Amino acid sequence: MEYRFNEIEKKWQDQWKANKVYKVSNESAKPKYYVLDMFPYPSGAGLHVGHPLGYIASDIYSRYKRLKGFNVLHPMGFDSFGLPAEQYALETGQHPADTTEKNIATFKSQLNKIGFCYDWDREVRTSDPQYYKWTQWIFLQLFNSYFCNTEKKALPIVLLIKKYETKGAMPKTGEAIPGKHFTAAEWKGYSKKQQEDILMKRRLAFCAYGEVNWCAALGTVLANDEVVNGVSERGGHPVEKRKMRQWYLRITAYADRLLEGLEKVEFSDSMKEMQRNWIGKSQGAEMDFAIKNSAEKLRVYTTRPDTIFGVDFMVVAPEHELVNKITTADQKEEIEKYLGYVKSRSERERIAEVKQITGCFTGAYAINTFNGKEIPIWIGEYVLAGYGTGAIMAVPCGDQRDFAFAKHFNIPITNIIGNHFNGADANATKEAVLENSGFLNGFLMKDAINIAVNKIEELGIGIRKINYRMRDAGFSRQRYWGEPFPIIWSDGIAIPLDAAELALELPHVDKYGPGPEGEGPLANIDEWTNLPGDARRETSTMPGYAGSSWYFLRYMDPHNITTFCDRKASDYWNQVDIYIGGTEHAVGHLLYSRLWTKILFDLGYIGYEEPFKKLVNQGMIQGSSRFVYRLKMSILFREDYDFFKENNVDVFISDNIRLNFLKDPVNFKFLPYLKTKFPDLDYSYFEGIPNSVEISPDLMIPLHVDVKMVDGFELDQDAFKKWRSEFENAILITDVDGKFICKGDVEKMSKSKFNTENPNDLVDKYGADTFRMYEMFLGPVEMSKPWDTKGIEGVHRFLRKLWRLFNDELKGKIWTEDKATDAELKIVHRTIKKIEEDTEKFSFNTAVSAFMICINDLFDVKCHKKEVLEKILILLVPYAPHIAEELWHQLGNDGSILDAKYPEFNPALLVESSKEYPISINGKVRANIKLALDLDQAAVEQIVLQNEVIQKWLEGKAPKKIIYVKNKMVNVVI
RNA sequence: GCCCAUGUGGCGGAAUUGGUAGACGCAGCAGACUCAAAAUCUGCCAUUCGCAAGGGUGUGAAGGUUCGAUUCCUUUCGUGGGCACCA
Repeated sequence: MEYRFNEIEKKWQDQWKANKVYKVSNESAKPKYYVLDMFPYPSGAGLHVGHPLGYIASDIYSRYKRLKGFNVLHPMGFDSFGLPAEQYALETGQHPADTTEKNIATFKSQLNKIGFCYDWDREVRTSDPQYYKWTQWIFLQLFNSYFCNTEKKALPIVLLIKKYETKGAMPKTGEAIPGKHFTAAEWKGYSKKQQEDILMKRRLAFCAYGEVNWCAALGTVLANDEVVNGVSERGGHPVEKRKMRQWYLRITAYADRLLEGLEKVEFSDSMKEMQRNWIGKSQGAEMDFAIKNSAEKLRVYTTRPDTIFGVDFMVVAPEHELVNKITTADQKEEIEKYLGYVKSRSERERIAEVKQITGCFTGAYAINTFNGKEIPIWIGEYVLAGYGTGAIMAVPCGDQRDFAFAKHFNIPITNIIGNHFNGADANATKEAVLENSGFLNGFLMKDAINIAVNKIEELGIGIRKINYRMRDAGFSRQRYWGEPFPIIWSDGIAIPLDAAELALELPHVDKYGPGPEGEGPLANIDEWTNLPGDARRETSTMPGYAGSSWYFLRYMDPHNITTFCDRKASDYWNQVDIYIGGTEHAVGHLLYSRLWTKILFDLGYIGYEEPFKKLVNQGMIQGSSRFVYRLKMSILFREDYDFFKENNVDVFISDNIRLNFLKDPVNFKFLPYLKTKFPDLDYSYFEGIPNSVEISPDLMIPLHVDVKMVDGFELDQDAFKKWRSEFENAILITDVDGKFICKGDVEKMSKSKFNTENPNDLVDKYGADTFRMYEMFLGPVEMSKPWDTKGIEGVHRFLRKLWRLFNDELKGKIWTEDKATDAELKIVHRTIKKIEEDTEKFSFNTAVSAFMICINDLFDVKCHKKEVLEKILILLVPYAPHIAEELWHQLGNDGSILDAKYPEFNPALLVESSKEYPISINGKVRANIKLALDLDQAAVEQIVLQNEVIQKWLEGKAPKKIIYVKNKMVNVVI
């Protein structure tokens, strides 16, 4: 009888389904354990081989915990709102709800094929109105709450209103500032709109103005992902910054608690570090500088007030409100020009490209209070409006970016750190003794920080201030496929829907294009958007992370129609015991879900404020991507830009030609090259373009193409033209042999990169058990690796070999009921120990190899005994459940192996009395000697020195020292 | 650029707290079985010098600490991920 994995896996999957073996109850005498995967976005490409890496790991762990006697919750669902479905809708006209439904069906069938132990009765989908009803409900809780700075927690906004009505909002000390403080009487005198505007500034979910990527040509706001090299990915249109009203979550209020919470969770240090860096807490001072000939003051934030005497210039963010006010007449034109340039730059480009130094002098000067020095005020793109005060004091001797800026614009540099500054590079030390620093002279910098802040406060020109790099989280998208906001606008006031009116369902649309003025598609649906009177619905939708910020709670009580999750259920399942997912979510999703959990905790809806007790990061299975290079039309073919645009013509070049360019980009003339190399091409498109047009590397934009259209590196040109409507008329400039070669690269596997691989093919060929074990065998779960199927045969051979311990092709059943020998038991118990340890620490690759070693050993001793094999099968259940169940039944067992009792390891069987010690001379192993484990140093030295090989190396000399580490090694130093 | 991770044979990778580098597997080579193939089994398999015995070198690179470093420290290079509207 041979190992027919297809039949076996089908048989048991059907049986398990029929018997509902994965059904999980909220009531059990067993201890609970909650194993959670980051749920997938159901992309149109289907599940790819990268997804199961984490899912297999969590499935193994869940099954292991179950065998160990836990009531295990291990659910799965779908993060089914998102941009890709909408983009697909734009391209094909299919409704996102339909494509999403279809994609989920594909995902589920793929997941089931691999044999995961999910309780599908608990499935959640973020795009299901029954689910997003509660996402909207939680949004309302956020909207109706504020962060109380005294209690450091969220409280219902009605309490704040009550406070305003009774006490107003007056400063604890000092004078009330008009516009900021008010009495109860004043509050009552405010109009409804005025009151609401004040409250909006405190709500946890609030509206404010923020910048978006605006693409005028497409009439829409673009995601960062849709902007490539400063132009839109679709069509290559220019993109610029534009201010729009947006929703935000006040995550900054929780910055400290998010930091403190990290102490209580088991995340890897690097993960915690990433979150800490994202939050970016810094201590420093905020101070005001007078501006020469102006009543305005420039407020800067600095973490290094000790360097105040080294300030040689100020840099203000180009968006800073002061820029208009202080720019002098003769600098106006230049500043305007610079502002135009900055508008086209993404934030990333602005901070990343340090080699390219840009800036512009405003003509204004700030006055350094401490020495009266006049400090030129510049604007520069490396200063961002969103961080600190949007203005910095630049100390070129101490900060590299300031230094580069000063050098570039020939601003004289003041040295305040003596010979710590070499004139060639800035030195950010805190250990230098200050010079040229007035009252700070002679102080060590790190001590001077405090002295400087005290002085600043004493003079009343500034305050000690803690700052966070983190900004409030943008929470609205000008898109269709997301949760609608349960908000109606009337007279400029946001009115929340009543909870009873939820879910506010997404209306059906026929067109997915943007609404007027960059609003989302919902703005196009008059009857939905415009309500009686002046009332108008919010037309933005929530971002992708809304639904994923609380889904782990819904799994606990997925069908509840009266609340998002019954308190009894959330108390029972409590925190997620182990959460498995990729590091790419290190800051986004993980911070947001931690925030939501804290808020729900503050408001008393759940009993814990950290959602995930322990986090395991799975690595990424990388894909092998293919690119084509598009020539940037707008620049290269200026004269004929309109023609190309109207006719929807894009030009792509084969990678070989591109490489030719790169060899000599200066002298390479594009058109002459083409005409000599490809005399037969139709050049009518290029008529009128001067031959001298040059192409530089940055005029060639890489574009992912579907790896399925590429054979090795050669593009299927017809398939490419049919791939997207906009490529229908594309000109493909091929190599001389007519082949179009793509560039290859290894990167994240994702639909948007068109480099996904489907696990189904492998499951069909080798079976789910082989696939599961192979993915684990690839390497440590937390490590990233490019996808490769090279080693899968080995894992498959292992399972077949296991099978042959039970069955012989000719003889049939060969297992016996004989009593196991000590040697056989030793193999089993060594394996139990190893598998248990490895499973506990998520070292699944070494566990798989331990299984292999075990089976090889059992083969060597020709062991076919039920007593031995049975234990191995139970160990194997988490890894290869189908074959384990099948063989379990072949051994004559009745019940399912899924609920067997995990074998216990007996240490007595593994005790050794001696060990083969490596004996080194000066750290190099020269001999091996078997020594009893209970020997002392003197006895070991004696034996070792008598050894022939050691004597040879000693050449008659006495050793300087002999190091003996029990159970490890012996080192003879000569 | 900044933050985080990572770098070991032809390949994936292994190596408690610093203690025999290369487990396990893939590929490759040689052989057995077979009319043949598949399957299976046996042996070899970092590199270099050597007939061999045995030696030298070797964990991205360069230094350092140590009796001993893949492991700890410093510097540096490459790669992957994230950088706020992809999920």
